[in-house]
Amino acid sequence: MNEARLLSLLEALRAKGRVTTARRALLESLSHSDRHRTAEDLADDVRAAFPAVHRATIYRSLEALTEMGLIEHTHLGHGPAVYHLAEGAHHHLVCEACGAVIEAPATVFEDLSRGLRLACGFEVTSRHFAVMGRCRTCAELAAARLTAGRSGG
Amino acid sequence: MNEARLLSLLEALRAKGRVTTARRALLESLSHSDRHRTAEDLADDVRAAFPAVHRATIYRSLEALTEMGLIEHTHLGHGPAVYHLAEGAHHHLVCEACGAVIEAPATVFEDLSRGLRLACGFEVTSRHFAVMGRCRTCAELAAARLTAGRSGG
DNA sequence: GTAAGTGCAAATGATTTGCAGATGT
DNA sequence: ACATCTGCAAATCATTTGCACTTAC
Repeated sequence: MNEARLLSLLEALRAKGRVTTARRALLESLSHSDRHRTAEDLADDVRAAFPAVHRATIYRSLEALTEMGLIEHTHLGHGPAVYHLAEGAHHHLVCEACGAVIEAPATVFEDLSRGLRLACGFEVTSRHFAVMGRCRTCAELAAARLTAGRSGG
Repeated sequence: MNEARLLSLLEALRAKGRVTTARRALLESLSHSDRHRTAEDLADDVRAAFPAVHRATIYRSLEALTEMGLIEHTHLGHGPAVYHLAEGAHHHLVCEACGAVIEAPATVFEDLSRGLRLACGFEVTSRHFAVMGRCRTCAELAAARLTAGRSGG
């Protein structure tokens, strides 16, 4: 979805390590969708174009790209880790009712960071973390159900 | 560390399900230390007293106690999930330098919850989540190192 | 040419599951 | 008595590792 970004990522990759099929394909896959993808998703994606790429290589490449600062990952609740390009801080609101993953407004988390620094000297470094809860739709649904239950006895 | 709490937990357990050796031992272990324990830690602990209790039973019991609302768990970064008694909201600040797990002041997270509700209608339900960063000590150390590096050329 | 990267298969760590038998209420 | 729990072993899911071979630079 962003050819220019992909090119600059490849440039950064070349500056910090070797450009290989697996790494190029991973960056391409990650820059073509702004979803949060699991290693398995990415493996499928890469293998569609290059069937020879092994799952282990996916994991090793993801680790390498992470060390180079090109990508990042988060642990959303139980399942596998999700990866995405390192494009500045953003945080995940995970709806436990419908599974939606919402990008949270940055400002709210800036306040959190400032609050923690003031309160206990803790410096937040993770630029990605997940908060579980209910999205607006599911929250309203739950509220409606409660009301119905109350009137129904 | 809190016999009264343990008794009330067992009472709550009896009200919602069966009181078994594994469940009792788990609650006892969890109420005797306020650490965050992995399932494996707890298994060791329980098996010290009751060697016959199987690992699978630990997981099933933890799941059951969670459904009853008596305990909760969080995923701290990579490793296994950590469990603790459900004693009101508290959040984890994990220092990625020294591994310390700090209990965060509740107020900061109340602000976060309110902010998310106002900004996008998201209702935070998880009463436990982890934020990665650097504790005061490690943050100061890192700052000092930066300063030293600058003067050192 | 050479170190870095890869394929493969097998190991690991955490957690889950099917089923037959034991146990709490 | 009867559903609920448990023990066991094996399955599963996500990820890692050792080693010989290949490739990017």
